[in-house]
Amino acid sequence: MDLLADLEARGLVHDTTDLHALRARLAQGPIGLYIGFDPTADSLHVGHLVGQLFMRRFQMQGHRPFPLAGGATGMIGDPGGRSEERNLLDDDTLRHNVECIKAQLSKLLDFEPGPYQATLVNNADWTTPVSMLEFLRDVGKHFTVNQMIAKDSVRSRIESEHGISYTEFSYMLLQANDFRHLYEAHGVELQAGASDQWGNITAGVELIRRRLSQQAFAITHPLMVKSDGSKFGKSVGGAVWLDPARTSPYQFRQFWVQTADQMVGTYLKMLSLRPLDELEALLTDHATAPERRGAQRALADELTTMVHGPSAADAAAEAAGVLFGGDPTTASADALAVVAAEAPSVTLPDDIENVRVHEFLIEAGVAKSNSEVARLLGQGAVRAGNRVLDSDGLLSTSDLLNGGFLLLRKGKRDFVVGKTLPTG
RNA sequence: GGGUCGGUGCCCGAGUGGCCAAAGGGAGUUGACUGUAAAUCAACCGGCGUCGUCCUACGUAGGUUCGAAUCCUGCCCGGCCCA
Repeated sequence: MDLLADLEARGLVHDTTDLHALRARLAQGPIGLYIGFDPTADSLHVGHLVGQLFMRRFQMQGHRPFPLAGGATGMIGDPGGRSEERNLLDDDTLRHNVECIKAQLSKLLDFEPGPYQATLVNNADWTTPVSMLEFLRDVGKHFTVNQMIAKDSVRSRIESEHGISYTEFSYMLLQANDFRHLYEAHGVELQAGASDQWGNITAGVELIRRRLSQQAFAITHPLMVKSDGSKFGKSVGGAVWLDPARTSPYQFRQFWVQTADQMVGTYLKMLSLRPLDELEALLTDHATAPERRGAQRALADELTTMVHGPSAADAAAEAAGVLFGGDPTTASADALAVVAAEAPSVTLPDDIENVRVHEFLIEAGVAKSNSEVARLLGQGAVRAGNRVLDSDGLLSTSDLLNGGFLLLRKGKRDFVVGKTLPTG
């Protein structure tokens, strides 16, 4: 099975330009490929994993990946997939975001010197020096507004009530120029991306053909979605980030463990680097005994290991084992110490008798306001150990478990461990 | 530039002087049922350690009124039509 066939079997191919020519080109030898990531935040999130791993799959077959941080395009904002203008980020924020994202992009690809070494690039490097007039002459001249407004991403915005600014309208030209630059500077012949990038990517293919009279290729993968078709990667408290300071390895792993049966096969095929036949075997087992969540655990462990490393992944799994493996209130002090290090945790005062839980739940990030805690208490959703707290939310010294730990639980899945200071 | 319609809570969208923290739907949170799943049913769903004749909120700044999301004026933004 060649690379393209493998990608297709995994459901990773949404669209390609000239599939036969691309297959023939890949058979000839290593190719350079790139995917861009715009620095809209100082961390990537789980939705970006497909793209990163897409490049990884090529790299594993000897091809050269060029992850791109959009220091220039991030200043403009991609008009696709949104109904309104983006808020522009200031320079400092953007620079900070680019640096953070670069570090994350460095993790999932192989940057060791060699024939298929990954190369991190930033489109600000070649875009910033170009003058407006040069850009209009060298790039703009090769596009007609007619083709530009025909692209879905632009057309839907033109038809929306908010319209589209000239700035965002120009986005695809910048991206097209990126492709052209990488083609000339590094021999990058293939641009990949999510399906919503199709219009932008093919703009680059056309620019390369018109200006350089060369053939370049485009391939897109489907956007990851949840079972209801909504946007992927949201969890309690927002997006699931790759940055451990934003989403801890434990929470990251839990996100995948809680994947719905209906979707776990799709995610495994799109994200796992394991061979397809292994995945098929895993899914067969899963179909037989879905309650064991074998497929979810495999997915969670593999991704957590990739993103956060094996020791963090093991610790996260161990903590989850304590919390979800049986009655956690009977866990040993050692086990609870492991949990406290992984799951959201808070420091308790010396004496918790008649202290309200509110601030602990908020500090741990499982509730946003006192009002929300009050609501949760009213719904009987908060426990200390196995005791359901009543609406005043007062803790008791008798709620403490082995080793002075307090195990708070919000709903069924969110645990918070309280621990007293070692000196206290 | 002129005319006209519109700007409501996370999103969509009702509301045209008090009964409005504001119908309904979606999203979200929780409970029941389960398998850390889905589906279903139910409750909740601006904020506040004071839970109130409280604070904040119906684009924005003023005004009328005992009382305004609702009426008036200026301004900002958007759609459509005309120039």
